[in-house]
Amino acid sequence: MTGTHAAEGGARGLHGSGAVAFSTRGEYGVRFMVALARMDRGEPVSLTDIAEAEDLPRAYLEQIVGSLRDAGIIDSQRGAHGGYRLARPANELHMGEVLRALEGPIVPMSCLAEEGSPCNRAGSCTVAHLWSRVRDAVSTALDSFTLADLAKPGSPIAIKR
Amino acid sequence: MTGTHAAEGGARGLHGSGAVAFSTRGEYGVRFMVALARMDRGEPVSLTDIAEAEDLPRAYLEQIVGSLRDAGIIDSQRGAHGGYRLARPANELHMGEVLRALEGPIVPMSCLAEEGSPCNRAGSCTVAHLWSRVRDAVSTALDSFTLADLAKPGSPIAIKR
DNA sequence: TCATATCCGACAAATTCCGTCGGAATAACT
DNA sequence: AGTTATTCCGACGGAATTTGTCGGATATGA
Repeated sequence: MTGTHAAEGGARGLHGSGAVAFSTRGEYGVRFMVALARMDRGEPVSLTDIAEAEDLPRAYLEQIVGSLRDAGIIDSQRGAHGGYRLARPANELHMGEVLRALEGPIVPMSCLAEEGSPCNRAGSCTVAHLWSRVRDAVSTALDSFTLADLAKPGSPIAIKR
Repeated sequence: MTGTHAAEGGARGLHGSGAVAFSTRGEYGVRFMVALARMDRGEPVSLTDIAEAEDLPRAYLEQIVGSLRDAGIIDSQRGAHGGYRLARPANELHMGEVLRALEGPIVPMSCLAEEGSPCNRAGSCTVAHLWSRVRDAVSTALDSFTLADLAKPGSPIAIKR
């Protein structure tokens, strides 16, 4: 029996810093969207304005925002007085769509990806049920928020369930 | 390796390969646990046996299994005829506990971590609701499975809800 | 034409992931 | 005691991913 086992209650020895983590792409991208939803007055909002307001690295954000544009979530206008606008009203945009645009598909384990070899151990894989349940739970949780829910500051949360 | 996937249909330009992903630690660790639950006959099962059965890199698995031991999920016995045993019956072990031992805490965004600076933008952060909802959803999904659910091959799934 | 923006590809530093390696400690069996 | 089987532990290294930066090309309005 081990022995060591210093304090109970908490696991020691971290590897990374946490599981099921979104990267800064997801964080910055969502913050961008919330800021855009708040600042949008009909005129396009420039990246520089949002980057400053949210204190995010401008050039990096630019890259991230490209994914949102490609996904059709925001519209862009180039040139002077250009910038970004929501492609749809904030209350029609579910956060699952945003997050899938920013990070890839929600795939807790590689064997759920649609590409290549679908886990040669096909038959006996009861474990796949676990991962797919997790995936569905995350999708549902993300889609239970619209951008409008996050853009309204005071509201406690709109729980739709 | 991606394989690029010429066809249309979805978002282009992948960054990583997917979000909300568990690492191989989670995958290998869970496979280890399932294998152990199936092979356990009272005698301890050696790491080599399981690594071969599941075709996993032995030395790496050893490292991973250490986390499970530290968390009190499995017991180990050293020396000849040593090996690992479940510390508790499989139906009393929820997968959330296993995954938290393998990967760190379930933290979709760093501002939810208990350590250090809790996101200086404290006040206006409606976004935190989103992340905490995701975290809870993942925890619930994981804990809806016990190891016994995964170790039984035939069973469709025990949906408790 | 000039100022302001988005757009785009290449590059680089830092970090994390995925293992390997070489032993040291422990226990059973002869 | 010696041998063998096994966990335990720390260090190391390569590969991949993340997190940006930079320089310019392109578009648009004044």
